[in-house]
This record gives sequence, structure tokens and C-alpha cells, in this order.
Amino acid sequence: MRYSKEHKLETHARIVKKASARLREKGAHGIGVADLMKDAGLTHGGFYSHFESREALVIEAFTHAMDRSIENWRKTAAEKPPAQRLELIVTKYLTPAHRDAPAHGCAVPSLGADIARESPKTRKAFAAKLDEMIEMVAENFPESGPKTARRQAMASLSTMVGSLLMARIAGSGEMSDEILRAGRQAALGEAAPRKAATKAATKAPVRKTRGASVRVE
Amino acid sequence: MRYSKEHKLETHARIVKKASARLREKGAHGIGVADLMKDAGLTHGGFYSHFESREALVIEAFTHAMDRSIENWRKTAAEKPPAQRLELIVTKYLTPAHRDAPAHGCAVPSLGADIARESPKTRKAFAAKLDEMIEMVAENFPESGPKTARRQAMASLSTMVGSLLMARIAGSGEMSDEILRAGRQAALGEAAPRKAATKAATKAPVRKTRGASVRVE
DNA sequence: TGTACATCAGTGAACGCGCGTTCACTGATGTAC
DNA sequence: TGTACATCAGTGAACGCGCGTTCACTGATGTAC
Repeated sequence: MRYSKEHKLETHARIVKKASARLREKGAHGIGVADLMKDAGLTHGGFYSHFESREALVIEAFTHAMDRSIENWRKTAAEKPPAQRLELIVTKYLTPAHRDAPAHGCAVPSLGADIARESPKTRKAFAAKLDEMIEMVAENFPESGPKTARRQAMASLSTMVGSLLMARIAGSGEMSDEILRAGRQAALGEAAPRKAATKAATKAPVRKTRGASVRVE
Repeated sequence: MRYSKEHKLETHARIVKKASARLREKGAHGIGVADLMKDAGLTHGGFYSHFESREALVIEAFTHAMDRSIENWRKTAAEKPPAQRLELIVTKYLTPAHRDAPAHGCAVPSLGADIARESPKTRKAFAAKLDEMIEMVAENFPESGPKTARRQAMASLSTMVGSLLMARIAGSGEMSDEILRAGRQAALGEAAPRKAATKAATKAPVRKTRGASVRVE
């Protein structure tokens, strides 16, 4: 079989997309090449006509995940006036739905520790995307200067990432929900001189949607 | 060779201690039984007279790490009057030294994501220790009621854990130090109605100590 | 006190297995004539 | 337009390797007599 021009690119993109989900779910070393290819409807033998090595796929997969997160946040932010954007991002991030679906959520809590241990090449690719993510969040502090906005973005992201990680360790019971609530309140409190951290922000809008590639952040 | 009564317990403890460091450094699946035993000065064959399985060692190892963290924080806290304890814990946690030595630091950022993916048994053991850690930190909010103190402890810990994870992704350059600084400020800001988050807390006391089993938090 | 035996922490070879990677091959379709 | 050939994405067997685990064995020392 000889395929049309775009066919290979489409297949490549499909492998990356599926792998991106599975790697977030199982960890950077938690699933093998054969299973990743099977997930994309292929056999393992064809892998090396698409990627130089397994590590190359890992880099593409988390880059994809980070790009999707950033893109998704931009869309989310555009729905609201500037003053409410951070609140929306935080409350969508710290939900039971996001906690329970690492495969379709932010790559930082699920793959961060693994990536920090990878080769400098892989780690730097991740760091660049993290920087992009920080800058995107910093855009939502319009009242601050750029330096302060960046610091506030780092703080909010740290709280979001740490809360989600700890909520996942706690499982899905009351303690886990408690961590999510505390995180939402704190991440918003860091934002402005304590006015966004209202009771309203503390009640999470739990999204019921769940499916193959539904974003949960 | 037949050993004295305590010998086996000592050996067991040594394996756990060494494994605890190596697993934090390399990840929960990043190092094998043979290398873990070698690290304790033994050969792999003897492993199963100490542990039922590799997973059993993983549980003991991170329990050990969490107990050491909690114990260490209690000692740290005892050095200062109550009002300054949280600040001390946070500033000791969010340092370049802790970032660069995962093997001798907090197990939450280094093993959290891995553990959240393990069997319910392993995850629950970790969750129980996380709860202990939260309660320990909550003791440092003496002005708040127990419910509020717990929420504040969760928020501060989330920020600490998230900042350290992100700082490790960023490596060891300016951006990484920036994340640590932002995290220190935010974790303290969450504490009291913004009074602890002073400029003083923002300058990190970088500890130069480094060695085989030196605590870095 | 001296001797024979039992104990059991630790050794190192071996096991089955799944991994990442390689490679000869397939066969549908684009291209040359 | 019809036919022969070239292409190359994808297949599936095979590779060397390291993993977790098992097991027969070792040998220093505690215990029984």
C-alpha cells in the first residue's frame, strides 16, 4: 500500500496524540512502544519509520500535551473579561474531573517528575513549554507589571500543580476534595489582594463530561 | 554465617534507607532490585528474605522518607517560636539545595505521581503519610481554628510541592530560582493575612551542605 | 570444656518475560512509458 | 488508455538485554549434648 501525501503526517499525529494521553496516564516509562502503537491501531514494527527512538516520541507527546493545555486555556480565558479569567482557569483546573482523568489533563503534575529525570534535551524541551505556560497565565494579571505578573503566575501554577498532585495521591475521597478546595482558594488568593478568593470560587463546577479526548482542565 | 539477633533488622533498615534515597532520585520504577541491594552492600538473591516483593520495599521506602520529613520538620519547628515556624519550614523546603538533591528530600514531588498510579494499597499508605504531613504543618497555624489550619496547611504544602516540581523541570538556571522565590513568597502569603510574606522571606538561605544522607529540606 | 549438628542471612546461577530496536518482507498505489 | 515497475508505510519474527523472582547452596555461629 502506498498512501497519499498527507497520510503519513496524519498517522504520525495520531500516534503522538494517543501516546500523549497514555503517557500522562501511565507515566513516561509506564507503557511500551508496542502498546503505544497498538493504541494508534498499528503494529510496533512501524514505529521507527515515524520516530528516531522511544524518547523522541516522549518529547513530541508531552509537547503536544502542553500545547493543548495552553491553547485550551487561551480559549477558556477568551470567554470572560480579563478580571475573571484566572478564576476560570483555576476552577477548571482544580476539579475532581481533572484529578480523575490524568490522561486528558495537564502534563506537569503527571509527567513533571519523570521529565525532570530525563536527558537534558528532554528536560529542556519541557522547561520551554513550562515557560510558555507561565507566560500565558501571566497575561491574566493585567493590573500588575510584567515582572510581578510572572511571579504571580508562577505562584498560582505551583499551587495548582501541587494541589492536583496531592489530590491524586489522596485518591478520590473527602480528603482529596478538601485539597482541591484549599488549592482553588489559595491559587486565587495569590492573584489579587484577596478579593477573588470568594466563597463562590470555592464551590467547584464539577464537569460531568468524560470521553476519549475530552479536555478536563 | 549466622548473625546476632539485631543483625537482620539492621540490614533490613539499611536496605530501606538506601532504597528510599535511590527511589526518590530515580523514580519508583527507575532502579532495579539488583542495584538497590548492591547499594546496601548485598547481592540481589537475598532480597526476598527481607521483602515479599519489590512493591513491598517501595512502600517501606517512601514511608521511611515521609517519616523522616515529618520528623525533620518537627525538629526544625521546635527551634523557633510558633509564629516563625512556618516561615522556617517553607524557606528550608524551597531552596536550590533541596531542588538539586531529590534523593534526600521530600518524597511528594519526586514520587507522588508514580505512587498515585500504584496499587490502591500502595497509594493508601502514601495518602496516610500525606495526611500526617498536612496535620504536622497545620500545627503551625496556631491562630486559626483546626479546620482553617488544615486548609491553610494544604494550601502551603501544595504551593511548596508544586514549586519544587516546577523548579526541577526548569533545571537549575535563573527561571528555576525564580520559581523557588515565587513559591516561598506565595506559601508564606497563604499563611497569615499577608504579613509573613516579607522581603526577608524572599531571599533564600541557600544551604551549602551536601553529603550521603544529609536532609535538604 | 569440647564436639557435632542445626540454623538461616546471604550468594550467585538460572527462570520466564517483556522491553526497545532491527530487519526482511508485503502489497496497494503513484509514476514512467 | 493500458501495462510494468518503483515506492515506502506498515507487518511480524527475531535480536540482545535487563528485569523480578526462584532456588539449591554456603558457611559462620548459636545450641544441644
